[in-house]
Amino acid sequence: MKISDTLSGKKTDFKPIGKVVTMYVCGVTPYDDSHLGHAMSAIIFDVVRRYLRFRGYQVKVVQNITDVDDKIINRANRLGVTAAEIAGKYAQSYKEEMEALNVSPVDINPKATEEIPTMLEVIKGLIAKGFAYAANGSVYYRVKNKTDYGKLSRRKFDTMMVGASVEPGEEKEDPLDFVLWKAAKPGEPSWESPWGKGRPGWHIECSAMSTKYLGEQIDIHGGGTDLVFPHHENEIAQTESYTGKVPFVKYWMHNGALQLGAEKMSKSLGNLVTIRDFLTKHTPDSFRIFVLGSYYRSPLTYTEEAVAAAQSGADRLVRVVNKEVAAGKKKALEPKPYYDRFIEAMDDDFNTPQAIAALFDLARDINRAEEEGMNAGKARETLKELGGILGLTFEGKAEATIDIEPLKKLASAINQKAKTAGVSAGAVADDIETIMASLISMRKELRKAKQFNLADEIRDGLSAIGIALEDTAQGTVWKRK
RNA sequence: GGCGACGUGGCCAAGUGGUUAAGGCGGGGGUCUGCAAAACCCCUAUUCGGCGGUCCGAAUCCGCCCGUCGCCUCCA
Repeated sequence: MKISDTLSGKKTDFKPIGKVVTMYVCGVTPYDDSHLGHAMSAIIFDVVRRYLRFRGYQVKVVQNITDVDDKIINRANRLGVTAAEIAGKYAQSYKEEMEALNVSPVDINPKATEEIPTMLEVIKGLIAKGFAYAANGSVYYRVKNKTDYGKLSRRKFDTMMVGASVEPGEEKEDPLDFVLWKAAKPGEPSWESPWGKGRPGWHIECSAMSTKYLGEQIDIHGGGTDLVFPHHENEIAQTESYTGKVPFVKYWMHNGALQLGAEKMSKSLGNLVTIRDFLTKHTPDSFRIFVLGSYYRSPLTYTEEAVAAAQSGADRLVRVVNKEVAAGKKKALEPKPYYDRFIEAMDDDFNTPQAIAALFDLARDINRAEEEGMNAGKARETLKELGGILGLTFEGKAEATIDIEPLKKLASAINQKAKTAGVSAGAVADDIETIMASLISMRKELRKAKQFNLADEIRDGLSAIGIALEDTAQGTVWKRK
């Protein structure tokens, strides 16, 4: 299989360094509800690890939680709680949202605050090698000593000088230098260090954690394209100068940003849809179909129309997978060609749009085959299996709760009319199943007697309550709309 | 200003040198049905932002132009 790498800009054969594929994915800074941009990234790298495992690789995945940061502290101060409380709360809801989105859990999920000693080790090592220096209780990375700095984001020193922020009273040797350790300020969480109390800079945690849990060189590093500079550039600088091993990462995978309207969906811009809100209106599968329907490196624009289209498509797959059909007598539908197409697509740098196309073709051909009396059992299993690699659950919409009162009211109204119509009326029970069974059997009688007006009244009445009736060859079935 | 992408049917979106330009959604027609729903069938881009060029041959390569976006500050 082939994977694109941001650093080389090329798509090359995937050859892991060791037996176990090592993968590091940047996690979130939990200071607020997560949005669909986070969900998109999580889903893409979920699919990467699901597919690698499917292809027989052992995969070890680490994802950090940046639980100490300016934004967490600011928010905590505003609300009068501790930073740890804010971080804990949102880290927990992120975890729950990932579960709801069917993102498979990572193997190791370290928190920055629990890895301070690891980070201090790395920082000390960098100072010892001349790649970092302490100043006024802070420690900075010395960019000019890393001659290939800028290689990931393709930036050159002199052009970067222009944009680099130089704050007043700056103790940096060079404006490009970035902070590894921040001297403590009053009212902020801090830890002891050889340079006094302080807290870690943002980038250092990823270097520390990936080195500690995955080794000095790793196979895959993932994250959003917005992390390329400065975050990943700085990670490379820190890690490579600390370990002396190049390259730090063999395959840099970056997913395109999720746009909302004309801009990137982001917390700081305030234009976002939270995962929570999305899931009240749509299924997890619909977001998968939406995200995976486009190439992971390209930006994707969120629109209600596009999401509704994805939802319709997802619903169709759910119906096909869950349809109960008596096994056909004629020959079986052979799923191999679809399976092969799926693999071929996924092997080509995770071409999920093509992979999904294969699934939709398979779904259509399952329906067609069963219509012709063929056995599509094996094909249906394949659809389920391949969909599972993409993390599809094949679960329908969250069951809309149906009010029993209007249903009872409808049932008794229909019972009255049934008597006049000379059809045996059912009892108005207290549970939905019984009432539905009764209504369906009444409607059956009515249709047999060609009393279509009243039969349709049942169907229309149910429809108004949110229940759909379908007359299939196996009889009438009902479902929540 | 620097760096990097992108522009394909009504909408979303694959394809990146050569048989009929995937797939989804939507729309139109049909089959089934008492009527529906679901499902299936058929139709819906001679054309890939514009203009030049390379080539036997380009949506795919090159140049210019127009338009959109991301990064350059925290960000998945």
